[in-house]
Amino acid sequence: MTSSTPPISPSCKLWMSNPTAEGVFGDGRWRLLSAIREHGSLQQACRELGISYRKAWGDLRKSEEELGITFLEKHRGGSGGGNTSLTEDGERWLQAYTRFRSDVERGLQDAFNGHIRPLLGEK
Amino acid sequence: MTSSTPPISPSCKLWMSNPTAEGVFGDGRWRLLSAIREHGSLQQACRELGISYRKAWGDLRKSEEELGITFLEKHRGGSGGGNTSLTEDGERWLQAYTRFRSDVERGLQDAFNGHIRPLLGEK
DNA sequence: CGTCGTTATGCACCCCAATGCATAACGGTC
DNA sequence: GACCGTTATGCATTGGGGTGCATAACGACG
Repeated sequence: MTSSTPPISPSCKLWMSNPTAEGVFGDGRWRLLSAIREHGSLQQACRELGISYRKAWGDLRKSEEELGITFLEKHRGGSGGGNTSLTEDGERWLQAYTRFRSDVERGLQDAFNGHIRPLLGEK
Repeated sequence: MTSSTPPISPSCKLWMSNPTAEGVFGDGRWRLLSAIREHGSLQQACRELGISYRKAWGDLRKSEEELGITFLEKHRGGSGGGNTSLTEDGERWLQAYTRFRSDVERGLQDAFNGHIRPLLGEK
């Protein structure tokens, strides 16, 4: 054990597109869905993630419109001012994307260990 | 064969970092190395890729400095005005990253087919 | 009904990464 | 030794995504 793991690590950003729109859904909006699910409101989710409500709102709107899937149930007014939760479709989508991303991440690490790390080992 | 493959596809952007610098090397610089290898000059590579020489030059400089690896051999003056080619290390690095990226891309497609595509099939 | 915090939306502004000059050094070729 | 196209580098400009208001509608609850 003379050498620790090299202090260099890979990252990736994922998204998907259809022919008419680039970036129909990706990591950013996935994080949003996840935070909404956890906190029950878009406002709170944004605060948590440190992004502007203005943008988040527009992004999610676009995704729903471009994918033709409704994954949010929004309510305004009422006790607490309102709330947002995931629909059945939204829940399914979130879980599928989570597994999707997890798999890719694993592959990323493997590929890094297999191809890049050897190069750094003995310089 | 009533339905063709859904016209939605995944993409990813890769890069790697060390604790002191985010984005030590990634897809952009990889494309640069590849184009330099093909065209023999940084200038030409930039024209081909449609990015500014100014930025490309600075980026590659940073990578070499932050990774502590010299993958370019630059020559100015001479017939043709000058040229840039890959060192041995540069060549190795390029090939390793190419395989690395190829593996990740394959994993990406698999994960997409495995987790996302089923969701789109029957909506 | 007034209050409160949310969803909803337009618009002005801002920040910074990328671009675009400008300029210099270099060295084969003719 | 003039010319040409490249590498090399500082600095001014910009373009567009993100932020920051401002404002309205909403509705349960006290």
